[in-house]
Amino acid sequence: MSQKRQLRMTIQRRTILEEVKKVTSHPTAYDVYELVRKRLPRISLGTVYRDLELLARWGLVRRLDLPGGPKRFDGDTSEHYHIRCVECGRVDDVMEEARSWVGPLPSRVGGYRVVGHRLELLGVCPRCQRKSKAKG
Amino acid sequence: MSQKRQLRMTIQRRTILEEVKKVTSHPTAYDVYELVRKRLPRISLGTVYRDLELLARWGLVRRLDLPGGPKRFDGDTSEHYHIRCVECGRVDDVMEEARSWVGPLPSRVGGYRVVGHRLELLGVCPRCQRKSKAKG
DNA sequence: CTATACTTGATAATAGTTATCATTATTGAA
DNA sequence: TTCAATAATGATAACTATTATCAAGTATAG
Repeated sequence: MSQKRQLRMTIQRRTILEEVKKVTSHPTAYDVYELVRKRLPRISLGTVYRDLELLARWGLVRRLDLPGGPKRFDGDTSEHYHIRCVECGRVDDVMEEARSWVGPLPSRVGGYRVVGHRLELLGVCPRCQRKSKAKG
Repeated sequence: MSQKRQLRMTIQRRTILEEVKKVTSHPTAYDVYELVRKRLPRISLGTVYRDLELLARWGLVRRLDLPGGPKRFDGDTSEHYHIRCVECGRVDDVMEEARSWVGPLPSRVGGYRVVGHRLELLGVCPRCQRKSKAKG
């Protein structure tokens, strides 16, 4: 009856996925565009946005919707927190066993049904620490 | 020696501040613009952006830089968490004693010097709960 | 093959925000 | 109280990140 919408793993999508998985730098859509363009010079930025969104929907990449900056993408889809450098915007994974940092949350808060939480650490990355130490 | 830059609390700034303090709805810059315009019809949107930024810098309002949406402003500058409706984007204060939900964080994580954290709860607001119940 | 559905690249459009700049307003010194 | 210096405003342009549109290209099933 209803023909299921058949989505395709095209060269573009495969390449985007590979490039995102290859790096640990949480690239923005534009970063990904630049990486992929080395292999597919004719790809368009719109395609990268469109396909990253799809890949995230399929659960193949994770979309990091951090405040104050463009969206970033993460090839590591396992649950983990992130830390962001307040000086340069760089984002890194928190490797520590961090689950315990947030205690159990109530299932209802002020009339809301709680469905999740976001914890983001803010810090100064090693590079920026050196930079500000150098400057005095 | 260095003449201190003298900043002024103009009618525009005072009015913006008053309107933000008056509501609890965490308005966006545009929301504030619409509120203030009722009292100062000739104010420009650019001024609202500019002055909200300044007021935030002076610590008179709080800027909420939530992911996935425009910045919002909060006249309540005391430390508190927020909960955001995943369906309609509405933001409310978490009134509960929430400090305990996040345990003590390490001062260093993966080379970073940790300077803070952001916790945002995600939920479904009362209105959207009713809406989805009505729809079945 | 060929009809259909899906995808792409190019490009326009949009949202949110910041920058520019001539004009206006405020301040403080003379 | 005038005058020069400084700061703020309103209008608008520019910009960044993103989404939408659409004709043309490509895969897939029959």
